[in-house]
Amino acid sequence: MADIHEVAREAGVSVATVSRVLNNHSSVSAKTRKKVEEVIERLNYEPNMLGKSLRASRSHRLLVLIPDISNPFYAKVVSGIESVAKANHNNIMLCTTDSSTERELFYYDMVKKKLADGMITIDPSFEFYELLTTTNRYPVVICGEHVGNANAPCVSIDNTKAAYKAVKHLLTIGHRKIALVNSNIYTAGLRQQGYLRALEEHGIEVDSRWVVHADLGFERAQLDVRELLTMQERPTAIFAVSDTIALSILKVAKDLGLRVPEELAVVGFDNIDFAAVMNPTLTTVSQPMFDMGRHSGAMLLRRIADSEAVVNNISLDHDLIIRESTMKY
Amino acid sequence: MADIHEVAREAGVSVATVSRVLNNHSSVSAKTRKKVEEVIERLNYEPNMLGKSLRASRSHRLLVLIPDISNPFYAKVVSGIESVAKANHNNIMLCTTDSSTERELFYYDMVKKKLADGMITIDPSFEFYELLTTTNRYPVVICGEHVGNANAPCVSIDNTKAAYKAVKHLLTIGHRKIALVNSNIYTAGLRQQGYLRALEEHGIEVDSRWVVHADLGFERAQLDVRELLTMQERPTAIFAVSDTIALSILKVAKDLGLRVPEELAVVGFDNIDFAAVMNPTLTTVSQPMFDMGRHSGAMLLRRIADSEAVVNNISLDHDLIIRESTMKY
DNA sequence: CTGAAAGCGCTTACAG
DNA sequence: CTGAAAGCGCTTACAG
Repeated sequence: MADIHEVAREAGVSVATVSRVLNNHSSVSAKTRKKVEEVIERLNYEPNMLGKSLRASRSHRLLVLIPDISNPFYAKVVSGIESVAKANHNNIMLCTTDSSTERELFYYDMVKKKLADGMITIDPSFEFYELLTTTNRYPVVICGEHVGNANAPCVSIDNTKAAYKAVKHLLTIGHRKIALVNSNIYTAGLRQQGYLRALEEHGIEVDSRWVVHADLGFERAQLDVRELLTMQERPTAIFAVSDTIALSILKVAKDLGLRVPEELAVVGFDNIDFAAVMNPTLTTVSQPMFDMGRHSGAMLLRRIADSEAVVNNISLDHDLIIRESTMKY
Repeated sequence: MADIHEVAREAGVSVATVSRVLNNHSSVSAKTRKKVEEVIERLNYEPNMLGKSLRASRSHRLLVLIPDISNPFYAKVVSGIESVAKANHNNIMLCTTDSSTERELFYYDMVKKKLADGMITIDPSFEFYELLTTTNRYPVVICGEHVGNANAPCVSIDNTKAAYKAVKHLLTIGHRKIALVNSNIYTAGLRQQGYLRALEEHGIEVDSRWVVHADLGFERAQLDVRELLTMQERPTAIFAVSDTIALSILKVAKDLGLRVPEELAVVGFDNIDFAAVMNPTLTTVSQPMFDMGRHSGAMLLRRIADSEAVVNNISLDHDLIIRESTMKY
């Protein structure tokens, strides 16, 4: 393939001029620019990013790690990151991890080796989270989670409190048999604490059969929750730690002929767009997904620009959005 | 972060020696090696891949594009690629595209810009496939698909013939009402041709209600095929272009109380491991997944090593594996 | 408006 | 066994 020298020779200019054309410097005369552009076109020249990045000590590439591409929650957060990345002329490389620590470490290595300037990891696996909070020395932001002593800044809401409010709401409208459908993300533990605290306050003992786990994928989750709803003594309300799970519950309830909210109340988490258009509409904890993304992106860029920058954890507000799936009956 | 010069200074050697230690050259004395390794450790030095790759004009990084991380078919193919990549000291970067052409182009750009040496795209989207077969000039191998005039070498089986044999088998054991559950991959068209040819040979008209599409994901596919099995005049046999779909059909049939193969015969495609352990076991077209991966990897490496290398398309053998899901009754 | 030259972080042929 | 130096493909301060 042609390199910048070949383009320069072919166009009868210096490589400096070719570089200026490539980077849209205004100083280049229209005539020279045209000539160079023609040669670039003719030779199918593509700038070598290795050279460019090495020279600049910046790749302007940010890694964004998500467990699963199809979850609307992640999509929203990513679009928030994208907005600030674009505004600052950075590219995002979306990396799906399937929550595999091995894959997370592979991408982390890309940052260490300067193939990317930094990374934002959304809902990292437990092991990766631990690693980041202890030994990290690279530009990394953790999004969705937040525990003290982190060695990487975190962007999140107060998950325990949010879960507490959700369950408290169910208790307030009269439920006693409240199940928790949890998932395998790091926040799960915090949300479970909120659930337990609310029940405890009301002197309710936890029925361990009603604390179950489900996949975050909409379809797989349906299989996971079916069992809970076909138990002989089933709960009258469910708090699910993700809207994808909550929507799956609504679907299964419909399949089983269970009326929501009359026979089963459901609260989700995230407030993805679907939550408002379902029938019934879904009560849920609203996470500021786009803003979580925006803050994560901004914090990461600040860290990249200045490795000494003090970047504090950010805790964003959340809301409990009450909709039809928990209307009093 | 420390660079190679800092390590050299700190260890009292030249950068050449540090480089030799990093690359395990045998010429370095044990004493020097030890001293350098200690400094590397102490400074947390990580070699900058941009410098290394630029110098070598090789990143030893291969992109592998797959639509969906969770399909066992792709996993098997990838492990085949991995085996040859590892043997040749190359790294694989797995890129999930969700069949989005935009994402495919993003990764293709990484190859153009030398951030990776080449790529293997498994089941590319229609648009990306077209682009590769016409204007491609980079090291790319297309895996799973194969059409004449490609500008990138292809590794595949004879999809039309395989589909023909699968449907022929259903006809032979007496079926007339045979549905096709297709998918949105590029091969789908070829497999449909095989289906149509077999029916035509037997003078059977195609019932368009019985030619449907389904997602390749196991759970989503269940939703897609349910309709087909609850029609008032339903088919007695189904040919599915992927095992994930076929397994979904078995699952839905079970839910609906349909006996397989007595009331419904099912043929899949791929021969993923699950196919042999289902109950009933699944009749399917066996694709040599691991070998497809191996060949793809080897072809790509050959192309990378020598851009002029003549790399021919490879058509691998397939087999129709007859199991319980189509046993004569 | 344009060019010559230094330098980003590496590796390797050459010399000793 | 080790070092000085050239060069991978870029960009940019400096000079004109």
